[in-house]
Amino acid sequence: MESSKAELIPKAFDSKSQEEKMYKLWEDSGYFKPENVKEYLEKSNKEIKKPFVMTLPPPNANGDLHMGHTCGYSFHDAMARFNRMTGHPTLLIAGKDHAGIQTESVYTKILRSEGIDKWDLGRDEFNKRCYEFCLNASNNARSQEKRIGLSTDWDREFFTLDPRLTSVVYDTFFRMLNDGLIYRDKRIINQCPNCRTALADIDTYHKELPGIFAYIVYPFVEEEDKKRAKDKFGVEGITVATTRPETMLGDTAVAVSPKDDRYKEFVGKKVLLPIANREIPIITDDDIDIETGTGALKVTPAHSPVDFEIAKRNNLEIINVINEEGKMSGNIPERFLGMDTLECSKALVKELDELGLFVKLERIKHEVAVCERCDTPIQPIISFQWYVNTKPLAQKALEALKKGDTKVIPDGQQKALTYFFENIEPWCISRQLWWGHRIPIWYSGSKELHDWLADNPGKTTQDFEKEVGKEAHGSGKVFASVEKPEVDPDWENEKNLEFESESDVFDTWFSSGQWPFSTTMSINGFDEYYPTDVMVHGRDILFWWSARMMMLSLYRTGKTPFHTVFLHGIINAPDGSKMSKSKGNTVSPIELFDRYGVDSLRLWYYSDALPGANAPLREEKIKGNRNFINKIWNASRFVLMNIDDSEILEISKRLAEGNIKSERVTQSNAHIARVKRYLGKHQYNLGTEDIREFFWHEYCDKWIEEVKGAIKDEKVNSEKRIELLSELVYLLKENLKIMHPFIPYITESVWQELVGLGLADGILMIEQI
RNA sequence: GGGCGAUUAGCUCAGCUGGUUAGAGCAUCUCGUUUACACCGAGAGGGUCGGGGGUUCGAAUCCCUCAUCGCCCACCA
Repeated sequence: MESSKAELIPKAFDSKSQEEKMYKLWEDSGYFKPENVKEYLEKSNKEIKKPFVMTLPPPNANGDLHMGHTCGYSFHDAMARFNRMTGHPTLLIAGKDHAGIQTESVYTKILRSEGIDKWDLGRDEFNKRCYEFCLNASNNARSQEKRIGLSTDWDREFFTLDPRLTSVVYDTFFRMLNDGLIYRDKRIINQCPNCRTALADIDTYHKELPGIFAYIVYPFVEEEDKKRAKDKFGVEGITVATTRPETMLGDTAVAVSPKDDRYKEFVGKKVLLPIANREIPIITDDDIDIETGTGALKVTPAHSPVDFEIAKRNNLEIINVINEEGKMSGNIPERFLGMDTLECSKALVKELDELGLFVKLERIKHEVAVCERCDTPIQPIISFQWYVNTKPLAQKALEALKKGDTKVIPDGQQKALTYFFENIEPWCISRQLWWGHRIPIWYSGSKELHDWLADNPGKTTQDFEKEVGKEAHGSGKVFASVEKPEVDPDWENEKNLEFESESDVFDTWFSSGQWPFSTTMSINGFDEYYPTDVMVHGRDILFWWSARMMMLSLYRTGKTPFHTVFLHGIINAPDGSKMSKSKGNTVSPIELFDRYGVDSLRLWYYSDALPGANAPLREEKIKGNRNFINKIWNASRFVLMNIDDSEILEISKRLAEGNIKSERVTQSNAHIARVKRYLGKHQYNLGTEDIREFFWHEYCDKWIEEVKGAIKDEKVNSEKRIELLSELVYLLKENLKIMHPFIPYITESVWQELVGLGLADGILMIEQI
């Protein structure tokens, strides 16, 4: 073999340095922008198809990417690159999420480590600093997104609290309010007494804790009832069982099952709630289980979700006895005021025992909802919240699914989504946090006044002043606007008019649910880029996110935001269990990148993290993929090494003529067409299997070996050598193209080696297949 | 309690609308180090496709049923 420039190519593929070089090449080329792709297609006389657009799930601004993020991005990028290479000006819009409670909690801790208390700082200052913190911290996540090869237009990246997005989000809110789709209503929320905030269900988890089950007698009011009860139950009242005795101070009924014969004769009678000394009725409710406890449930509407529902059905009074800090409060005997709930529970048990109304105490273990951040048991308390009436929105979404305007992969999840829309509940969109989009609402007078009036229908501001003992500085009406309103037509005394701003922020999903249109509305070309094409994320957030995006987008734009929802599999720990920080079994994708190269991990995602699957991490497989990547490198290197420098001109001439035909070319074309079909149908696993099988076992093991034998004794520049080597290079180039959407780094690296030798031009990323 | 899914080689999984000896990767075993790659090559072993019924000329593939597992939602006085 003659000496050749190609012999200088290193023996093994050095993934890390190539990744850096290739990403820079792509970014500098400008082809992450659809406008430039369009221009390229125009100039090279290629067909320009409609734009391909995806908005990407924004990761936390302040964190590292985990295996799930990089999994999703691998699929995003494969889709993007495939579409870019098939005539679609392609736009990926990335973002960073402000992530509500998570960031607030992280940043609060950082402040504390600097000796700063967030309450001292105040809301505005906290938010200002936290915003800065997020912008700085996003660099980390962004560099990791770049590492995986994500071909995103970084000039169009968004932070979810970007003012441009905020104005779209607010606008949606105003429209919905106008259309009567948003309203204020009372409900039970999860209060964390430690974090002093309300938590969404998703921010809590259930933990088995030791607890008590206390049996307490509520004596009847009428002597006659007492006597009958004494005969029947041995006590002069009805016995209830509870895990939380302290809540009895807020009881407003005792409920039994309508099918429960034991209590039938007492339904409608009254008992005297001990200690609080309030008369409360015995009622029936279908939700009561005869078997549990005594079959008689003490109903505390303000501090139990089930009881709250019962109260609503039966028009019961709702009495708050626990405040936001988990302390006893409200209209209760003074000696209990300010007590901790546990303390109060013990005090009550003691007093009840002295009154002879305490039957027994069982020690039990039970599941308690606790705060995900601090493990404090949550306190259900009642409060006013902002709601979206989701029913009509879900109806539209259902129609879109039915018509096929949006399709979910895998199929089974589409059924689940349909079921979700059919049984949708009102959506609570207010959160008691600082960090997020503040709800653009102003209360004339005060929030307290507004809620008091809502709570007391028919009463007036004068009644409020009299009964609450505070001055009213407005009508109590609500004004929707970003800026503080100037006047209230319903309030004559302009001088003492005051407005209180809503302190709550939106549920993160209310703003991220507008992601596909809030982002595309904030860049030039909304009409061109919306609706987007595919939404990719893990199936764990299907209801939280895609469902909301469908509803809000249909409402706001009249169009479904994407035609396909692609749900990739969930990456688990090697033993099949869920990865979680608390279990300490997480694996960093960045480490795997370093060890095996990005392409190797991408391939693993395509073959294992299929829609509908759970994929336990298999490092051996990633290693196997690394071997394949290296195989591509070496096969390419071998082909190039076999070409003498003096032959390059002739070979490149033949490549340019473009009429290389052979049985191998025919086979290769058939293979490429097949892989294109797989990519078109989102069958990445089959595509992956096919490129591996074909390149390794056909191109390398057979064709290269055949050609090797055939040219062994041929002289440099002989027709046979030129013909066979041209064919080999041609096949290599065609296969690099079809493999590029899956494994961009190795393929572009080889392509650039070809460019260096004069056997190819430009950038593989933009080649058309 | 409601919903969705899974059960195929030692492991992780493919197998489209039912049709030739059921596939891949990794692992295992044998052989091979002549200048692309040992992150290699040639070859081999390994599965009564969870159990039981049914439809069919024919079923891993469709239907019923049982068992086991997973995920999501709701709830737990």
